[in-house]
Amino acid sequence: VKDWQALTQWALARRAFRRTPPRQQVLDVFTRHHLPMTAAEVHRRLKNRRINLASVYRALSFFSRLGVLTSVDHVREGRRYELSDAHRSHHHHLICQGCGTIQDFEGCFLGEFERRARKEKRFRILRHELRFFGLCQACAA
Amino acid sequence: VKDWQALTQWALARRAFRRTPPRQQVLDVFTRHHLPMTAAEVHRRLKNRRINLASVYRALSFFSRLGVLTSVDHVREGRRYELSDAHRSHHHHLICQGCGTIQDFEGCFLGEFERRARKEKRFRILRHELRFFGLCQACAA
DNA sequence: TTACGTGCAAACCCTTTGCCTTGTC
DNA sequence: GACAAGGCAAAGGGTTTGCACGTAA
Repeated sequence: VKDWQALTQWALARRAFRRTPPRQQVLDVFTRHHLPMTAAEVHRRLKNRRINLASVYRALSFFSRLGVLTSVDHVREGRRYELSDAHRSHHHHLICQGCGTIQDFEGCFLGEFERRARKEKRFRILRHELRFFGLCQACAA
Repeated sequence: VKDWQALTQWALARRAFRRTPPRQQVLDVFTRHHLPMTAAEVHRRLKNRRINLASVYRALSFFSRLGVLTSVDHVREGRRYELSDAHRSHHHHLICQGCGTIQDFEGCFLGEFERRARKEKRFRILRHELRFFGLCQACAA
């Protein structure tokens, strides 16, 4: 994202936006490191560590609203729990971006999933997120 | 999970565990409501609202260690950001349960995914998580 | 010059913990 | 009657916000 011009869309909606060292450097961190990072991690990697952590938070939400950054974890307000697979059937979740409700969805295949979601639940999928948890090479040894 | 007997495994490892109203009621909430809930949401749904929120937190981690409950969202320490798809290629993540590192993984099919993860990244998948984000029937209207 | 953005510090919210009491086994 | 578990309140850690100053445009 070297072209700040591309951000104009949102700039028009608001009055203007400014290209400042904190914002520039936060963006630099993301172009240098391709992995999801927390505010603290981004801050740790800034060229100029004098930049305030609060400014990093503000830059993150700034770029998120612009669509340049996305939050990997869209669940708000704390960790959520549910009964584990051992005590109920394996399933996934349909998370509504409108109202935030989470409903269960049984089954496990991707293409079929999207079809069934549309037909059975009338759920319109805008994007999906697939995560694997396990052990990397180093940790498995 | 009506049978507290099933929890004995862990009970043996530790000294013992007790069947108390707070734990019972927290579990009741999960058997009544099949959706991921935060501590606050669980608390809100307790029969007896006099039960302390801290006790709910303790019950949640208690049942998690027992394997009765699982945390839907395994990301620790705050929200993580990364460049959005518009600014880089579509990809998923491999999250190591050992060291917590997150590495990118290009591509998008489930079965093939697991094979490639094992071969290309030497990543041993223990479990996966698939999430869809979109609009439910009500919100799409 | 204007008003957006930053730094700083306090405020907030969710979660955890210490300590004493309660109540299960 | 022991000791695990709960209630209460304070502490902790991440995130947000108010305010005055600095600075990009």
